[in-house]
Amino acid sequence: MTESYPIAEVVARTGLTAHTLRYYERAGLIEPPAREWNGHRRYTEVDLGMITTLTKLRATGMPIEGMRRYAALCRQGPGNEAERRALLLEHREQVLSRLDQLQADLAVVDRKIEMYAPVTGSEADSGRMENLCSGVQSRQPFVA
Amino acid sequence: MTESYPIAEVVARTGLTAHTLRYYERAGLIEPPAREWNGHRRYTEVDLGMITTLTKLRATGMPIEGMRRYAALCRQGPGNEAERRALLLEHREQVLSRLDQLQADLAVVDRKIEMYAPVTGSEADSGRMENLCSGVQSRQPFVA
DNA sequence: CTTCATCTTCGAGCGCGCTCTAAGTCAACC
DNA sequence: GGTTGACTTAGAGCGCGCTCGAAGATGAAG
Repeated sequence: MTESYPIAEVVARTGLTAHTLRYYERAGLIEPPAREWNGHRRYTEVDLGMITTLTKLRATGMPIEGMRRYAALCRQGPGNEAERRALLLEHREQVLSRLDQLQADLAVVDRKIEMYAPVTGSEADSGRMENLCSGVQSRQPFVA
Repeated sequence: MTESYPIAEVVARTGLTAHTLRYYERAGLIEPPAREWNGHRRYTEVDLGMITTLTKLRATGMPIEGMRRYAALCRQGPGNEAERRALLLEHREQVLSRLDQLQADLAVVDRKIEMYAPVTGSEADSGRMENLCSGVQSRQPFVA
């Protein structure tokens, strides 16, 4: 009665490849799904949900080992919600600090970009006074 | 007259290892620096600046090949500022979209965390009505 | 019956970005 | 003189996360 899907469907829905799905299974990230009589995998909606969650963790940079731990907790069943939550919270903190660092580093790149900015006459026609360098101080675009 | 620094100093200032610095040099990311009579590298302040810039590009996820291209433009000298700027701008766009994606994915993780949240009695004592599940709909913490 | 498509397993291979090893040179210190 | 420590080189190795190849089973279509 409950719906189940062949691997091709999971590929279509998750964006993972069949190879990667099988790799995740080998790696202990996802439950070995049920099989058809011919050996073909049948993924349930629950499997799908787990896989989707895992891809989010992966997309936010969680290493395989962390995903494995989280998956193990889920497989254990009810009773360890605090642990699952702690794991996710710690990951979240790491992602947030990566985001902060990333934005800081990007800001430096932005300044570099400004240095290279064409000398746009902010009023009237451009091309006048080509090397005035008055807007931004410390313009030294020729070294890096 | 101009200051110059041994590799250890560059290590201390940039956080890169000596191995990595030499690797970057081999990879064409940084100019082979001047040498002392005994063969030891002497990095100039200009070198330092370039290296620092490159680390920012790296930190924001630019692959080695992109850094190599940027470095090559810088080494070419004046006249290609537009190209350098274009390269950095494209990188910037990529970083921004990665940031967006990252935040979106993190938001999903956040929802997961909320699902696992301990049932904090938002008023009075906690522990009452343990499985009411009224605050957040679609609470199904036992599957993933 | 042949071909094509979809799946299976097992295990090897790869791309990236370092990271490390081994062997050598030189200067300084005890 | 011997040892320590900072540097040099060329090249091998590694960790991660896939990614792919080869060979085989099964089912449907022509």
